[in-house]
Amino acid sequence: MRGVIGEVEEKLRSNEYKMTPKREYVLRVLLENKDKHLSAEEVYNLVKIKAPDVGLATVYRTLELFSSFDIIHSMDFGDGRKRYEFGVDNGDGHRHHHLICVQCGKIIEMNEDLLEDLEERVNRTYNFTISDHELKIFGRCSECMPKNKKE
Amino acid sequence: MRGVIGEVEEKLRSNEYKMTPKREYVLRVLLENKDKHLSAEEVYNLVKIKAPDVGLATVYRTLELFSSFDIIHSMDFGDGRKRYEFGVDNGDGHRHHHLICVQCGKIIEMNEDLLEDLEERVNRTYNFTISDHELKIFGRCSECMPKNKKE
DNA sequence: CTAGATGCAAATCGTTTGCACCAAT
DNA sequence: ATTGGTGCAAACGATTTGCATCTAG
Repeated sequence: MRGVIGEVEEKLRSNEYKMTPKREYVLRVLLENKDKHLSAEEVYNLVKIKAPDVGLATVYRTLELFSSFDIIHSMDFGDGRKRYEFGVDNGDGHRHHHLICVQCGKIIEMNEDLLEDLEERVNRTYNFTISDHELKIFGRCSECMPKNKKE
Repeated sequence: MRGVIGEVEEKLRSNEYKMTPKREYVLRVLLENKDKHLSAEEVYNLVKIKAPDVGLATVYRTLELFSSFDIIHSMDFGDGRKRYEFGVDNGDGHRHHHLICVQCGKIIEMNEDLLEDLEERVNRTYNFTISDHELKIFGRCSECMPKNKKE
């Protein structure tokens, strides 16, 4: 994990940006919560535990900075605020799909890529060069949809 | 097209809501712009041409009302505002996928459903009961991606 | 020293809400 | 009359920005 921070630092440095302590805290929070999808305010609150003097604006600016370098990825699940995740760009586009439970709000991440043939088809049919995609699937998770309950 | 308005009126009426002139203008604007994805403010501006005394709040309230009856569908393309389209719910979930050109901002609509087998798989693998899904594909449209230009 | 980084508060922007008034049953 | 519909302005919540200060190279 330490390596990741170094990589990010290098990425910033090579573009005249600094890896400051505050920025490192933001990054750590994102790294330690890879599975979650934190909002700016949630990141802010977690960073404040370690750096109580941090400002919300700094968190926003840092998230924006990281986003612009594709270090993290922002998304929205329709709740009016952006959410961030440490983004694994594997080179040929982002591959994170989310199952969003409309009942309990849980978000399940599906990391497998299931859209390859679809991309092919879109490319050909619409002459559209895909760089990324985002798939949100709404429904009910297993806990919210008991076997014996229909809807 | 006149029939659609009647249908909507009926849908509202059967739930104790009225199809008022203002609401009809909002609906008409959406109908006349099926291919576009208008924001609340854009709808407002178009409605104002016919009904200059309309208020923005009414437009928001009407859009919310129509959404709650699945007459229209709201979505967001990451530009910080909700966008609305006259929604064709074919009964087994919504099927609108969008190709979003990251260069010119054009939004191409794909109405075919390409995700049926994916849904099957998700249902089985994650025990997740799908009610809807939303797929956004980012990239460059044919006009913004000349054959001889690589990226 | 100089430019970027930061905190704070004010500003912004899309959207929502409270309230008084209007319209239709 | 009663209930829902509407305009206006104020309220809101997430995000951004202006500015003075701080800090690292």
